[in-house]
Amino acid sequence: MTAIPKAYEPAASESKWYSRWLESGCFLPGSDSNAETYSIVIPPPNVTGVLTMGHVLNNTIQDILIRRARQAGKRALWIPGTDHAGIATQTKVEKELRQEGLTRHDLGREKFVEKACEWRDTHGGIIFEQLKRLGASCAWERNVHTLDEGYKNAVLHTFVELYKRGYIYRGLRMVNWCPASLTALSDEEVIMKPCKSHLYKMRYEIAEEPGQYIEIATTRPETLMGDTAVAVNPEDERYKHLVGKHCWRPFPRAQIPIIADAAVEKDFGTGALKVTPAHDPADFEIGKRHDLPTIEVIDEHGILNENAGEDFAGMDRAKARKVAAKKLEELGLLIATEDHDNNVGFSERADVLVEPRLSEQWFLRYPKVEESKDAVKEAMIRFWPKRWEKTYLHWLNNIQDWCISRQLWWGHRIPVWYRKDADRNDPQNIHVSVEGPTDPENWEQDEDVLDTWFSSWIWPFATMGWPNEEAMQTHELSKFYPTSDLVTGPDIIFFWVSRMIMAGLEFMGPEKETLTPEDIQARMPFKNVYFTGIIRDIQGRKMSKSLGNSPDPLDLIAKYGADGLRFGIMSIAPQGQDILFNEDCVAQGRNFCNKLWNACRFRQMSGEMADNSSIEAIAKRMDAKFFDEDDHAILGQLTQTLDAVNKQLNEYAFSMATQTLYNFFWGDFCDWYLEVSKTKSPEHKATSFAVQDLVIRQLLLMLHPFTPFITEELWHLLGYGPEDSFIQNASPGTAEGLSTALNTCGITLKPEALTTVEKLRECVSKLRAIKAQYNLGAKKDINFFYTADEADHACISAHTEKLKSMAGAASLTRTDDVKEAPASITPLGTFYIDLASAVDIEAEKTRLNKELEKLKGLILSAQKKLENKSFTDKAPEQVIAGVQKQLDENKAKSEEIIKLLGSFTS
RNA sequence: GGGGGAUUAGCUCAGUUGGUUAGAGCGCUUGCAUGACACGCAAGAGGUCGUUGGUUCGAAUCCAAUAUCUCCCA
Repeated sequence: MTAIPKAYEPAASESKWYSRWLESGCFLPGSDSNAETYSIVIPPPNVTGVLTMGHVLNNTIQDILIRRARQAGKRALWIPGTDHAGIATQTKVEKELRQEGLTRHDLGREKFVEKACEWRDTHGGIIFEQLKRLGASCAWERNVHTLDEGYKNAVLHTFVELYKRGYIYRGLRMVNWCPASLTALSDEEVIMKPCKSHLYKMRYEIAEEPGQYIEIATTRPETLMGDTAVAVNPEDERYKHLVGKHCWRPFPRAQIPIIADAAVEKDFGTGALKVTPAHDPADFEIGKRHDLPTIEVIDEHGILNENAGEDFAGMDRAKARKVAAKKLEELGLLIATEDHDNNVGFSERADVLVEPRLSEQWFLRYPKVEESKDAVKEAMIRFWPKRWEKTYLHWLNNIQDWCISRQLWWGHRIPVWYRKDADRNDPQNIHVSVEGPTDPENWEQDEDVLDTWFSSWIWPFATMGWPNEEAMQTHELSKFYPTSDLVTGPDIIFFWVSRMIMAGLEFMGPEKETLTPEDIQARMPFKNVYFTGIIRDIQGRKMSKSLGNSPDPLDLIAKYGADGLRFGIMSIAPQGQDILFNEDCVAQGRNFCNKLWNACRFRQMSGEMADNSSIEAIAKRMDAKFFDEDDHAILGQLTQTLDAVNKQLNEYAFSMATQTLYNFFWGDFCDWYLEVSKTKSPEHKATSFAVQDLVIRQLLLMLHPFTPFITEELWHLLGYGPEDSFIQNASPGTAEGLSTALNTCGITLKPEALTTVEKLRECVSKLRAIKAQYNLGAKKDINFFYTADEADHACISAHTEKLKSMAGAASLTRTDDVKEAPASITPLGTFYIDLASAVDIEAEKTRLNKELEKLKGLILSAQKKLENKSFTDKAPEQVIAGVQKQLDENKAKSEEIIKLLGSFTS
């Protein structure tokens, strides 16, 4: 046994234990095939990403769950991995190329992908090292990346299967186009932001009635060159006479028809809508219904092209808006420019205005939508907190086909080949397979890659080897799927959670049109989804690089230790509420660890360590006849804590569990039990040490999922486990289990001891308070007198040493009557300080009167309650008894005060 | 426009089916080197639980309005 240093030094301990854990392979699921399994798949971070506070929260929770499962003896598997983050990574690589004056096209596809791989391999994987610093106990040997060979095949297989099953199709559609990344985006990747824009009101001349005009309102005058109609609502009386006629589009000047379409809102603007089928989704639909021509005037970069006329060609869309408005004004066609608030789509990654653009893309009609709803509605998959179910169901109820193709080179290239120089609309000329055609020289592959989310929606089973039979065997998919818990943020409920559910239901069983509840149960990817809050700064802003308001978790670890960071963040993470992060909580976590360290250090310093190898070994060191109320109480509180923490963790109430542990350890164990144990007589010491050892043992076990490093360190320092075994191999167990173990060793806990201890504690607190009031706080030689009934007197006598030591008293003497002395009414009688002559009688009277007033209020409200017949008839007995007890106590106290006041003669 | 969430001490937040005197940490005030811990110990100040109604013997808690903030969807 080594002596414990004065302050806990996390750094050395953390690196030591992490490498020992890795060496031993203890993060891998054991081989006991009878054991229950438990599994989690990590939400794959971006391969080139670095650890954020969000990751800290999310992965600490996963680590708590997996470590707890391991302690419970389950075969626990936490699969780590990363995704390739198509747009983000490609953008970074292209940026690097630009510094060399190159574009990806200069390199060509093959070279570019090579370069991107290189870039990923040098910059990637940092996050794994960071997660290790945090203590994450992932099965690193099982690390998966979405572009790994096996995983890649799984992604392509998914595409091919869904294509065969009729869920995937290619079509010319209006999509969300990102002019910065030059790719289509899914609806989910578009962020709507409120913008201060303008509503331009302009007029087009009626061709058939020169001099007559139709007024049109638009927020986008820069697209008017692509207008191919003006539309009004068929019910709109104002315009009925114009439908079927034409008006003049001012530039390039051309006649366009005035049509009627129900999609036009009568009340918006002027009720007349300019129709630009190439640049607006709603207009596109109108165009299809009325067979309108489609004129593209904005190119893929957001620049106007030659169709817009020579005045506009080559101009950026933002500038074109101003120029178009000016031109309208010059032509006398602009009637008004009004301020207008609207919501405009921005691309999630590049944060630029998304341009609706007509293009050929691949779409997925989602499979198993109804079953996915049922899985959650029927609580086969449970959401924590439950309210996210609404968001999930709402999305599924309004689900739109998913645009899965991206115009990128970094990702999974779509496994579709077209016969060279042949009609692509003829199915004969399309080949879809994972391997590709056998005569590749006659085919050309689709240029696009798949959305990154298309690779991560199969994460729960593709990480376990699917669809390769052999790999599924070695990875034990049949044992670890469905996974147990998923921990993620609600911001990716659509991107990821719902899609994983659909993918699981579609693929984790034979192809089937509709599923039974049993099928759903067997196929669903996880049983519980815990949604974390979003970490914000103290002003409530999201943490972001650009704001610079996000602390680097590694700095925090260096400053406070990984355990401090983990405990701190868990203590402020309320269930499903956003978190305002403040470094103070990490300091508190660090302080907690240091307190734990010192409690153990104190135990080690106060007496020889003995056999701590098991609960029974420790219990055998206890002698029931040396048990006092404090021993009973602390062990009783320990059992309560065991059950409370188990219950809280079963309900994912992490911050509550930290609170429970904190209160028990700091409040009950350190502040009281350890302190009173200092006064124990020599023959009581051995038993008291055993009690301390037992409490510390169970505490370390309960704390281990939260603070793995320090608990492992102390576990070994105090000799709880053999050298070659880890704390993860022991379970904190339950209250019942502990009581039984104690019983068999001849210890039966007395629950009523807790009441006595509460009285003693309150009594001590009162004595300290009255000392402090008279500035005697630091003095230990105060003589107290007290009046008490026989029962209280007996209790005081039994605990005299304890009371004296804790309150800082030289003596406690029972007496009949004391006059003109400061007094305090405690649950064990009225205590007087003997300094009669020095007392400021007036001040003492004021103090007592103040207390009396407060008591009077309490007495009155209790009396009123008890006199109320409805209350006594209807309230539960316990509540009535409680009020009665409170009333009696307060009455006694107030009588005591009145007596004290009477004792002041002046 | 639709939906979710929040509103409790100076700050950040607990408060689990309504029930005994509404709690914690930080901060603040005062005192303290006490058989481990100043990353500590002790004592204390500080709250009309956003507002208004309602249900109830009883409301921070349930219901309805309302205000403010926030998120998501359209």
